[in-house]
Amino acid sequence: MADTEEGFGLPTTPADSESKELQAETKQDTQLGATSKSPTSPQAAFTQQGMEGIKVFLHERELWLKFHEVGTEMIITKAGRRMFPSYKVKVTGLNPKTKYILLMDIVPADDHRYKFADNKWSVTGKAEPAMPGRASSPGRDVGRGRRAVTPSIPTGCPFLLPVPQIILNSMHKYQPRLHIVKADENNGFGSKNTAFCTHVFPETAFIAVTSYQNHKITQLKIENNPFAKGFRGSDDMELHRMSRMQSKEYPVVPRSTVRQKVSSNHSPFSGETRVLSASSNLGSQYQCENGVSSTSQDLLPPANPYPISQEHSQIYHCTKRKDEECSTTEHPYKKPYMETSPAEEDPFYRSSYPQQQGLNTSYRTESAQRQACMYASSAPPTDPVPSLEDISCNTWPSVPSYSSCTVSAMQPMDRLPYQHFSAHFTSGPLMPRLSSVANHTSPQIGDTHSMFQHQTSVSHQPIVRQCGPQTGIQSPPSNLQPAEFLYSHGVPRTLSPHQYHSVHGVGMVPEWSENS
DNA sequence: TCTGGCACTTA
DNA sequence: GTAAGTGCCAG
Repeated sequence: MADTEEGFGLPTTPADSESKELQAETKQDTQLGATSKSPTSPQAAFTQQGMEGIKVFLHERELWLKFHEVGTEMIITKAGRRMFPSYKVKVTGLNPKTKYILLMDIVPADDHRYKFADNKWSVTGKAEPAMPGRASSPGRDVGRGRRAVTPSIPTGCPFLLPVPQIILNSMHKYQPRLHIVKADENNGFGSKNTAFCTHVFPETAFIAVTSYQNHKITQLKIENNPFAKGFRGSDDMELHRMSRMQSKEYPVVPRSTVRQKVSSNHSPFSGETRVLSASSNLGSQYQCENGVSSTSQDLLPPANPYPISQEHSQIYHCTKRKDEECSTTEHPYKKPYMETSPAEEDPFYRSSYPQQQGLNTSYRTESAQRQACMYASSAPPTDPVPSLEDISCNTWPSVPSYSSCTVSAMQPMDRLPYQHFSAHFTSGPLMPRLSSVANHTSPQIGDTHSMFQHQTSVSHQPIVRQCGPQTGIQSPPSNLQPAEFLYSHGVPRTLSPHQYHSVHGVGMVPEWSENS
């Protein structure tokens, strides 16, 4: 779904893109919610990689915040369900001469299973093991307790393959992430010193559910999702529902007869308390390679609807210039990540992420490892290419939902470029679980912006797609390569990495909206 | 909890 | 008119 907002207008030429962009950013930051301002790394190598100026903005952040404040829930079904709000980001600061791969994934936010009782979410036990590293076709692999969300297909993307899905567990919390991997000719993907950064928007975290638990979320969905328009205007159903929930305190009112709007303020749920809101660590946090992180309370909702503060601080492992130090106007202060990790400061965080303190070094849990594999994309069962189960994903580093921008020492790919690239991440101590992502190698960037919308819920994203000019790109550069679709493990061998304009989704099929 | 049919909507 | 995306709700 192409984004047509003027705010996403892009410079037409790389030469003046920077200056124009900077001006534009000033106007857009508030609207979009600047979340990442990649600093220039003190590491010369990284600076050479050209990742220092990358910024990522979450589109419709205000809406996300509304949901987040209440406690975002995403419906998951067998057939798959779109996410709402949609995950839409704008990336700026890309080097016009460099090709990038944008990936998106959804990872477990913690190791807990939740329940919704007494109008609040609370931990009810340990999370169930995630699916092994395998993607599924719609309706497949969605066994007991596991459902999927079907990623939406990019507008204009001639995606003829079954929509892949990411399998998620109901009543579990997840965190979408965005990864930007540099993949140009001089530094092909999978090669040594591959630069990448990961961006996490804490406000996009959600709990997967089979039916909405919090009526406030239902109302927000109805009010904001056009497809739910039919439920707007009258809260008869709400009354009906309330009457049921309140033991006939209200009469059961037929939907067709009730037209009186019920103010949310009068909702019996309006007075709900938010557990641990006071101790919530909702600050968006940057994590930089240079050991600097920043936290901004103002970036996030005032209260944490979830029982524990595992709202991952917005952590960015980015290499930035010292003078920027990962800071943005929305991240007024920063602190050394290693010195004051959320896990160390916040007991709830610690309880939520008991094993996250060893960031970048090891998996939190075995379950986390499985989940990492889970998010690694794999081809549909019928696809001849090997699945991730064949990959030593267990050796992947433990990378919670924080973002990272770094030059990771990745081993050159022995096999096909981009194929099984997740396996190569095993050697990169800082490489997140990139497999379950939608990636997108930017075309020859005449544009320094890249916008991608991810609309989906949960599902394995088994397909690596290459969305060319007709894949939802509004004003495709004339020099774009033709669109091609790639299996995550079956990349056409005739293509070199830098020829791609691909969407590798292991988790979601983002809708690309790339302005140029 | 979860499912499938339903009414309603957008595209 | 059709296909597909919504939440509702009885079971």
